[in-house]
Amino acid sequence: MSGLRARQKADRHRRIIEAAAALFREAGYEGAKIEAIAAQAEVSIGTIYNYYQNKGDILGAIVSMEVNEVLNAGRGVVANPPANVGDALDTLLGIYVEHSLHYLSKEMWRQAMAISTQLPDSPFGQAYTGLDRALTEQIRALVARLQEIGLVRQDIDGPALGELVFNNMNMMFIEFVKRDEAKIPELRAAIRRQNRILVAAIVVCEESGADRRNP
Amino acid sequence: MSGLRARQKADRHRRIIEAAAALFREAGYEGAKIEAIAAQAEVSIGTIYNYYQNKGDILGAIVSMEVNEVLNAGRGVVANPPANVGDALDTLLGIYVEHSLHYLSKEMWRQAMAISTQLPDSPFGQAYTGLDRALTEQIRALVARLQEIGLVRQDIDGPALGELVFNNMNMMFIEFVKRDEAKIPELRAAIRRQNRILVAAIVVCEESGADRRNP
DNA sequence: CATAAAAACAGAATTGACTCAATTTTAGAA
DNA sequence: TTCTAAAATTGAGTCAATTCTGTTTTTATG
Repeated sequence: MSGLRARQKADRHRRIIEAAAALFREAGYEGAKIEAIAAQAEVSIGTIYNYYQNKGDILGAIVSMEVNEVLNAGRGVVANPPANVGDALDTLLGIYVEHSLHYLSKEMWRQAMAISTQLPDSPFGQAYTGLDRALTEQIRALVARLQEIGLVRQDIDGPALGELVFNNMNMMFIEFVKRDEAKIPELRAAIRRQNRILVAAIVVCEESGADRRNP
Repeated sequence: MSGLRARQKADRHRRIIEAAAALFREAGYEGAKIEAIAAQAEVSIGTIYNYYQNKGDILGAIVSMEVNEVLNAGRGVVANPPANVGDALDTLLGIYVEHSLHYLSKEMWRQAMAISTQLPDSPFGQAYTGLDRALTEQIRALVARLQEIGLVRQDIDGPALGELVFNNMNMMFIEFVKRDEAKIPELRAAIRRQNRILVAAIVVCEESGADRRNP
């Protein structure tokens, strides 16, 4: 039966995450001292380290929630993509980008990304890599879907294309969170500009206005 | 005249970098304590912080040397590219990738990348962003060169293409340094696979073996 | 309802990056 | 040479993440 211990545990987890999320937002990642998180969550420092291996893992738990929501939202687009390759990509990547600052500030993203490269084998590092892979797979799924529908040429290497699209978006996103003054619409426009090259290459000929056989 | 003070300064810089490089390699970035670096360089802790704002900046100085060498090696390829789009890209990116572990271990790269996203406004963060931009520009220069020669279609958005190629390579490189068991040849092959999609899209029709009109 | 084992907790102690006030060294004027 | 201001060096001290060790709470069992 769900004993007292399990309930207390879940409750403490929640309190720690909530306290951390609030403090990260208020004071930034570095500014949020473990001592303060412990105090706000009404647990001791030792208890926090019993639940999470290090400060980064706490942030990791928050990032996970955010990315999982995004993945969920993306499923709809993959199941029912716009009838145009450029728009399909733009819609999916748009969802990723627009959701990205819901729970996480740019500063939190920077920290999360930093930790995931710094400690790729920590629980968070592995989780983050898993999330990246899941996003890549979702883009690949979209590409496969577009090939099925007949909007993307069959002879294109779908998985490679999906990874290329993800890598490019991700790198642009990294640069985006590194510059505090960068705005989401600019980011989307830049990604679209680059994807246009790909779209022209992979689209079945009749579709794209830019590439008709008889101009 | 080059006074005593200037000479001593240069000498101390050199000693600090050499000590740090040795210790980073031996003990890893975290494992190399500032105290140990100071001892090995025969300066005090305070002096190190007089020369570099923080531990990351010391690593930054080493990364800079590495990337500048790579940029230098790349200039030759841009000036005189192989007469085939796929090979031209592969040669340039190959130089980047093959040089990458000369002075820096994967662990050092991980730390460097992490710091550059964590503190994008620190001296190192800005320098790192500058290096990335320089690499992007070099790829763009190659693309422009290939357009001049007539190997790449004129109507392609060269700068966007260059950035796309760089972003993809860089992201693959990040994943590469995150997995200790990943090997350079695999990395190159994966990058080639993705670039193949692009090459097919941008090449002037007569060139590519994969795309002849009469098979 | 006692009780021993297991799990979780608390917070003092440790560790290591970084700061800062005091001291030493250098450059150059008198 | 001697003196002074500027520049550089030093290392003990500070601060915050993480570890460690005893204590407390929960669970399962007789």
